Order: sequence, then C-alpha cells, then structure tokens
Amino acid sequence: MDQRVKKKATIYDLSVLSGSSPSTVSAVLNGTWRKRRIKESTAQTILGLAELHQYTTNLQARGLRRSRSGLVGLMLPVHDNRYFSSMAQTFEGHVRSRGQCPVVVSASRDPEEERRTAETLISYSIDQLFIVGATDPDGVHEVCELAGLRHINIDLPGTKAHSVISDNYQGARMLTEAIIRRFGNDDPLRPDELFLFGGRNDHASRERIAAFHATKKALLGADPDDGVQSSGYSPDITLRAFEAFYQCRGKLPRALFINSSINMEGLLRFMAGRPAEMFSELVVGCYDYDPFGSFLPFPVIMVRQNVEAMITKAFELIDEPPTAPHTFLIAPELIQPRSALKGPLDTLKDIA
Amino acid sequence: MDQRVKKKATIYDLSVLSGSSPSTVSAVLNGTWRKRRIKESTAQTILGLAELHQYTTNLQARGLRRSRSGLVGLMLPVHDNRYFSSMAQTFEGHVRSRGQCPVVVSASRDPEEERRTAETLISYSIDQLFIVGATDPDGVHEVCELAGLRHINIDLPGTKAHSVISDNYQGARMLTEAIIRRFGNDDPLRPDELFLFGGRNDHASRERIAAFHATKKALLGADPDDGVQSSGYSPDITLRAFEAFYQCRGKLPRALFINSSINMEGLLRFMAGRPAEMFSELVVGCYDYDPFGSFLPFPVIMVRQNVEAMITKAFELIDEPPTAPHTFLIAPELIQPRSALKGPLDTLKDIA
DNA sequence: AGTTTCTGCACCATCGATTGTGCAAGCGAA
DNA sequence: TTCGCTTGCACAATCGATGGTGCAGAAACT
Repeated sequence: MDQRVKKKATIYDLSVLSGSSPSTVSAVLNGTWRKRRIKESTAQTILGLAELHQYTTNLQARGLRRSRSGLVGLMLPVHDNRYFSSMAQTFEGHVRSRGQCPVVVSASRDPEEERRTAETLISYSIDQLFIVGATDPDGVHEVCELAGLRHINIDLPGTKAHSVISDNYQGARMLTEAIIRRFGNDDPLRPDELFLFGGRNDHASRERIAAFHATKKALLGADPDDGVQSSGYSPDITLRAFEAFYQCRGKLPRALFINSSINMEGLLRFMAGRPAEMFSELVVGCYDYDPFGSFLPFPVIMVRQNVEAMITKAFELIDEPPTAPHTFLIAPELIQPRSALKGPLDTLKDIA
Repeated sequence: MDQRVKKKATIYDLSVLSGSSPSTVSAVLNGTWRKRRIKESTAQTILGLAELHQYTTNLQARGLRRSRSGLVGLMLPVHDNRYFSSMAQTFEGHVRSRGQCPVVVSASRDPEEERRTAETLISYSIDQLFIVGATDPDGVHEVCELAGLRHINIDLPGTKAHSVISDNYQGARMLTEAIIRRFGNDDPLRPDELFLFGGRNDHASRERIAAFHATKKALLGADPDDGVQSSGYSPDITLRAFEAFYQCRGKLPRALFINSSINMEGLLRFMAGRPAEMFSELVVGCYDYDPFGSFLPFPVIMVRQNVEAMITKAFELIDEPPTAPHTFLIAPELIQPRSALKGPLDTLKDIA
C-alpha cells in the first residue's frame, strides 16, 4: 500500500474497494453524481476512498473520451521579453481561475513553426488557443479551423479570426508627439533629427510607422523619406542598423523612435563600449514598456500595451458564438521616463 | 471530404480506406512498421492516405496507451522576469530538439500551488519535470516520486532529487568584491556603506548573504551586522525596505548588493519620482542579469547565471539512472556595467 | 512430398474515464 | 393486488492508439 512508485489508483481500483461500479465511481469523482441520482452515502464512501488512496483523475483518459483536454494554449513568438512574458503571466492567471491548465509555448516568429506548434497542441486536444504576435495568423487559423479549435489573435491581427491588438496607430502617435514635445521651443527638434528603428512588414509596424510619419509631418511640418530603418525583431540586426547609420552620418539622431524593446536591445548593444556621453543628449521613445528601460541615462518615453485588458478581452471573445472576424483595439498607455510600474507579479502573494 | 470542421481522421478511417487493419496503420504511422514486418508498398499506401487526409496522431490516445505523453514540464516561479523567461526559452529549444513538447507553467513561489501544479502535470502523464526556483522542492519531489516521474531541481536545490544551481557563493563573492573594488583607494568604501537588499530564507539567498558577509570582512576588515535587509522576492516589499532605510538614515548607502532583478525593480520604484542626482554616486551590484538593468545611470555590476549550462546539465542528469541526490554548481559570470549580452533569442532566425 | 522458416499482416486486449441506457427494488396510489 | 413512478445504481459502448500474439501462405530446405 505504501510501496514507492505504486501505480496510481484508477476508478476501477476504487470500484473494487467500494463495491460500486466504475461508472458510479466516475460520476462521484467528476461531480456529476447528483445528476445520476447516486446516494449521498455512496458518494461519501467513494470520496473517502479516493482521498485515502490519493486518487487523481487521469486527464489523458478523460481528454480522450471527452475530446477536450482542459488545456488552454498560448502561443508566443518568444518568451524572453518582458512584453510577452507578462502576457504569459497574465494569461496563466486567467486560465487558472477557470480551473484549466495553461500551456505556454513559443514559435519563434516562424510561420512554419507556428503551424506545427498549433498542430501539436491540437493533437493534445487543447480547448482553446491564444495566438500572440504570430507572423502568419491566418496560416495558424487554417490549422485551427480544420480541427474546430476556438482561437483568437492577439497583438498581431489576422483576417480570419477575431483579433485583439494594441491601438498601434494611436500609441505611436502619442509616442512620436511626446518625443517631439520633449524638446523645448528654444531648440526644437528638426524633422531630420528623428528616426524610427526596428519593425518589419507586419501590421503593428506598419501602423506605427504610418503614425510616426503622420505625426512628424503634423508637428514638424516635414518628414524626410529616410526616417525609417527597418530591422525586424532582432537585436543584432538593429545593432547593425545603428552602426550603419553612425558610420554614414558620424552621429546618432537626436531622437529615436524604437519599435519594440527587442530593437531597444539593439541600441544597448550599440551603446556598449561607446562612451556614455555619446548618448547624454539622446531622447528615445520605445514602443514597449520595460521597467529597467525606463531608467536609462537618457529620457526614454515608453508605451505600455495594456496586456491585462487585451487578455481579458480575448477571453471574452473566445467564448462567444463566432461572428465575422473583427479586430478590437486596446488603447496603450504612454509612460513617462523613470517610471516603475506594477506588473502581473504584484498580484502574487508577497512573501518576505 | 472538404467540409469545414470535419472530424479528424483516425487510424480506423485509414484502415478502412487502405484495406489494412488498424494495427498495421498504427505501426506504419508511428514508424515501427519495419519491426512489424509490414511490406514497403503497404506502408507507402498508408502514408499516402495519411498525407491525403491530413492525418495527425491523437496524442491523448497515444499518451493514454503508452502512459506517457511526450510532454516535458518546466515549472517556474514566475514568467515575468528575464532570468526565468530566458530559462523558458532555453528549455524550449532543448525539448523541441528532442521531438517533445514543452509545457511551461508558473507556480508563484507558493508551496501549495507548486504541488498542485505538479499534480496537474502528472495527470497529463508528462514525461519529465524540471522544477525551477521552487520554494518547496522536496514537497514537489514527494508528488513526483509517488507518480514515478523523473524530475530535477534547478536554481534552488532540494535534498531528495538532483539539483543544478548557480554557484551562489562564488557569484556573490565576485559581485561583492567587484562592488568594493569599484571604489578607488582615494575614497574607499567603508563597511557601513555597503548593504544587501532582497532575498529571503532560501538556499540561494543564504549562500549569497554568507559570501557577502565573508567578502566584506575580508576586503573591508569589518562587517556590521545590519548590512542585510531581507525583502523577499517582491518589488513592493523591497521598495518599502528602501523607504524605511531612507527614512531612518536620511540617505541611501553608497553601494548596494541587490539580491535579484526582482528586488532591483524595488529600487526602481524607489527611484521613481526622486531626482536622478540622488543616485548619481551609487554603485550597485545585482545578482541577476538584465540588459536594460546594465545601462542604468549609475554603474550596475551584474551576475549572469549560466542558464544554458544549467539546462544542459539538467537534461543530462534527468536521463541518467538515478543515484543519490547531488547538487551541481554552475559557475555564473560577472558582467561589467553597460554590457549588452546575447541571449537565447539570438539563436533564432533573424528576419528583417 | 513433408517439414521448417519467413513474410506479412490481422486480432484483440488494453490504457482510464465518460455517458446513454436499462433495470430491479421500493413505495405510494388505485 | 397491481400499476406506475421514483430511486439508485450497473452495464456496456466508446474515445484512438498500441503491441503481444497468432496464423495463413509462400519460400526454403531435406
């Protein structure tokens, strides 16, 4: 009875021990026993035995029978980033509070990997899939659709399922404006002194770049065409973009719009080894919030996407009866330099 | 045939279509068909049909039968932190390269939650569990042991299973030394000017604190008893510790040893709203690495734990036949201020 | 021709839980 | 006493894949 590594108890074991049938045991243990008119005392007996023998449901068996698993998937581009990891943290909280089990995986922004990952999750009969920042949301949709899996896009929109995304245009507008206004009237920013680094050809980048251009034009009167240096979502490519810029012009712009914290890491790589004074006059706007990024030696204005609101909205939508795909915008928030905001961790129990 | 949301094809469907038995189909699809002496041509037929009908294995069914799932679990304290999220990123790479599916979940440093989480994962018949930074590793061990689940501790050691952890003592020694040496001989640091913030009563904190004391004593000749302000792993408690300290002494210490990046966020919260000049002379050592943290306006010396080495070692150990529990130390690395290091993301394909 | 050895596959029990259905015993009413 | 209803549960099919075993027919050998 107390041997190490004993087999786990099953409903059949409890059935023998209790003298009831497996189906009765099953009903008692999964809570449907009142509906099946099982006597209270029978239920108590079985529950007692279950406790005693440390019974736990084999969720694979249940999943096989019910053809759902109780697993809820979150597919991220990458883990190693405060934006996405706070997404994971928030997501977990929601899933847990629904009594399900979160499964967080990353797919490296690779369309092929994204589809494979979705397929794997489907093979485990996950109940729902939240697709965050996918490079090819519609490709993933295809896979989910075939399997009849409820899914929703977050952060980057698709055309075939609901999407909940940051209001990138407004966010970028606010950010560009804040960067420009940061310079006083005595020495105002010139249009050719503000550059955008990062981004690629995705919806978020396009919106941000459009807002960047429009706001520059509106506030600075002009907007030279070369104001944007695409460099994907890679620190190293961004580093090279900065190096190329620097080589070419002999200096950095006075002000930068950086498309994401990942690109911001490219700026850090550029800064490493160069004198701090080189950057003392710099003003940076970054479309993402990172508490440490907010305290760099130069002013960094950041945009915090409202992760909590996005996840909440996504959970609402995913449960609703399906309608024509729609994209929901969630307003992000402008964060002044030197701000240390609370995050999902702050809701955890504090233990000193 | 092309209806939306058709049921997924099973081996039975393919069995009918191909005229072979389900077991033959199964063998062909899971690759054991040569061992079962299935004719090449039969196999090809079935593979062709599988392709045609987009067959994918129902992994819950397989898992039920084989009583393993192909899932490998990683249990983190929290997601929203560069140390743990880089752990997740690295872990994923390893699991994927073994053809299994990573499942990353967090358990909030709550012993109860840790055990529940382990139990849930066990109910899904995960194959292995990597337990990172658990508050009660031995409690989790108990649960795993009962289920015969292979598991290993990372970051915080347990006494009942192998552990792979950072060499906290050496790391803290290096860090303390680097902080002290940062001050020149003309205005050397006094013992009562260096304080440690953060940490609680766990193995890592104890080791670090011990090394902190020892190194202070060795290099500064003395070590007043009140040099340590425990504040758990919570930004807010750390904030309050700084506020209390400041209230009491009217200033911050000249030098700080901060126990983790989470505690470091407490310092950020303290900085927010206070003038930057207040911190211009500060020297900080932080036991954790965060690229943005490395570029704060004052020198921040960081310790980077070798996540890749830890995970690699853990994978080696978890596959080995079990022996008496042993703790393996992995040397961390001292990172000079203003360093932007490569991380797990840099191994991904760069797409501009 | 008779016997042994391969080939190539089918059969069937099994993993553990779920759920539609059936049915006996008990009870009240007619 | 008989009919009908309720109570309390057991039976058995099912989810999809796996793998041990057995067996017919062909090939090889004596």
